[in-house]
Amino acid sequence: MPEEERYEDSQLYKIRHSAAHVMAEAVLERFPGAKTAIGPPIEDGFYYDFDLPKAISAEDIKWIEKRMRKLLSQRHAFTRREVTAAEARALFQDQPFKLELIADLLKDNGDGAAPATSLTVYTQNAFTDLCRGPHVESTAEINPKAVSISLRPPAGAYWRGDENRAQLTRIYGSAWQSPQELRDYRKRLEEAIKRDHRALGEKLDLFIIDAMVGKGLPLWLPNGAILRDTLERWLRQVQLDSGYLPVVTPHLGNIELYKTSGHYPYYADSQYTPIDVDGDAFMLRPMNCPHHCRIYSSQPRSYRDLPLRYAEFGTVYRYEQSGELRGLTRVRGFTVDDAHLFVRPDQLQDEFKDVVKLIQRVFGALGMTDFRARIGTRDPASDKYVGDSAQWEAATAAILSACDDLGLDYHVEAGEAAFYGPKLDFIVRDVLKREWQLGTVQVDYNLPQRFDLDYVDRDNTKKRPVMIHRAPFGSLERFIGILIEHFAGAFPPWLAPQQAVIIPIRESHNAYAREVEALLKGRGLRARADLQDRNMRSKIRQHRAKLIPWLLIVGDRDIEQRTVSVRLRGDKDLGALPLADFAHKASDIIAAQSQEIAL
RNA sequence: GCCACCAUAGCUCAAUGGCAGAGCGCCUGUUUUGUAAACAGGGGGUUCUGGGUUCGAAUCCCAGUGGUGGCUCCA
Repeated sequence: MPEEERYEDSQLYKIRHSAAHVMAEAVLERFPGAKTAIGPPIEDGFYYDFDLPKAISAEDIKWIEKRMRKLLSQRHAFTRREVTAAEARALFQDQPFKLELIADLLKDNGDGAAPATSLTVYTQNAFTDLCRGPHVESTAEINPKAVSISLRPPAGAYWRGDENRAQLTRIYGSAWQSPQELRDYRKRLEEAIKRDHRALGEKLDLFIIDAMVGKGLPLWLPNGAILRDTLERWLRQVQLDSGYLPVVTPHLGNIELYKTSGHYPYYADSQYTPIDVDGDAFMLRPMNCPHHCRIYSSQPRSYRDLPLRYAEFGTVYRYEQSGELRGLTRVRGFTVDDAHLFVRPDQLQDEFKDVVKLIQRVFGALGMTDFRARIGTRDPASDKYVGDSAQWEAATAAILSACDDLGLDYHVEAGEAAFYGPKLDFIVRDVLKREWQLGTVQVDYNLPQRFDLDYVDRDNTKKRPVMIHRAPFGSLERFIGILIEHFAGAFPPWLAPQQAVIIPIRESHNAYAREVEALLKGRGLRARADLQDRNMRSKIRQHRAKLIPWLLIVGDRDIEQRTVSVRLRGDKDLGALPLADFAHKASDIIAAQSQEIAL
């Protein structure tokens, strides 16, 4: 089997990269004196960052897009040229960002790659850009009708991603090989927007975010609370069965707790101002681990007591920049399905593996197979970490070997560790392809030391336990946000806030509808008879829109034969089913947490 | 936090300096329906908030608040 072509080598990549240059040419025509930064291809398209002399308007975008199409249709050749450093500096003397890039390319930046000895520039028509390439031979290879620059509004972006540096205007574009592909992409975007958990949250009455309560502080409506509560109860039971012990701790803590833990300095940017309580400073907790450490140290521990696994759905509060808040996926108060495992060093490997298996089980049960596993290790060049190197190495080795043993498909990223230890994260993408970290497992030698945790070992000496921090969902808020999009709001029955709605055909069928409701409720189903005074067809329409898995229509025939006429979410009409059969089969589907709704 | 854009009825939206509207939802009445919207009537507005320009502002300007897209940081 031939190896899959890398995106960087593909024709599409060249098209997008070249389209970015053509867009830059059009932008410079519209905004003479604009400074160009960088313009790479990205997934589905490209962008280019500019420092513009004035704000860009919708009219400007239209003009640029039109001009760009024109330029593309003029079959301009892309010509590559090697230049010396001096030539490059002369060529881009009015372009400060390019000059900075040139300077960087010429110096040894310590990444092992040799500094460049010569630079390449590409020219098409009247535009020349410092660029490694590759590009198309000519704009004739780009179909002007397969290019669009108005799919995303222009955005602010910092030069080199540094908020202390120049704020640039980023213009996004999308480019494909054929107009049909562009149409398909537009279609996919539209579909994705419909699945957005914020839109579905409103449509299905799951949650609201209320300005008076505060940004980033979601309020769970009954439907959302049922969903959340169902997930919590399930995971709580799984954890009890796996040897976890429940604990409950308060949302506030004396600041000494966080000074001891080390969170106070390291989390300064994301903590709220301390609250004065009788002269002592208290903090809304950004983390649950310090509280759990104090539970551990509340009594002497023997090596026989370990591992101790303290679990709590612990709500934490973190200050997030207002521009970063987003629906349920980025909030200021959230509940972590947290647990802290206090283990002996000889237990670390097995405990870590069990945690990973638990997370795999959680994701698997929900059909969430599309995630990437990332092992975040320390960036040796950074000083943002605590603990000594030997501990970091031990922890990293433990994670790597556990993941290897499990055959987990992971990749390692330096610099992605927590400040106290390396970690394994499960990362998924939302409908708009943004990545979010969900489940996480972290190995920590540091907190046990800071809280002076110990146990008496077999040889009657005091030893230091190792901690594992872990959260399969990560946070209930974010996880459910992603889950809503994963199912597009069509939850499997065990999670559906409302599982069955009984719709009487005429008012004279209300009594039977109530009877069916009572019977199903007795079986533990979330069922409701809709006795409103309106016609059956409009009720079907309404409940269909709410994505109820089972609609049960009842009329004379059903009363006579003690059946319900089942209509599945989607469009399938199963016809009449004996009531007892329905109750039995539906209960089975719910108990099995099946994602099928067909009976 | 920063840059850009946006904010009209519960929801989706219309009204381009001159009487603030429609559809759906809601309420009332009529209708009693076998699988995606019965009919009629009614209620519903500080056009996000505050200031300014103007004879006159939903509309133009300024500030604030909230939202959207993006940047940096993170579950």
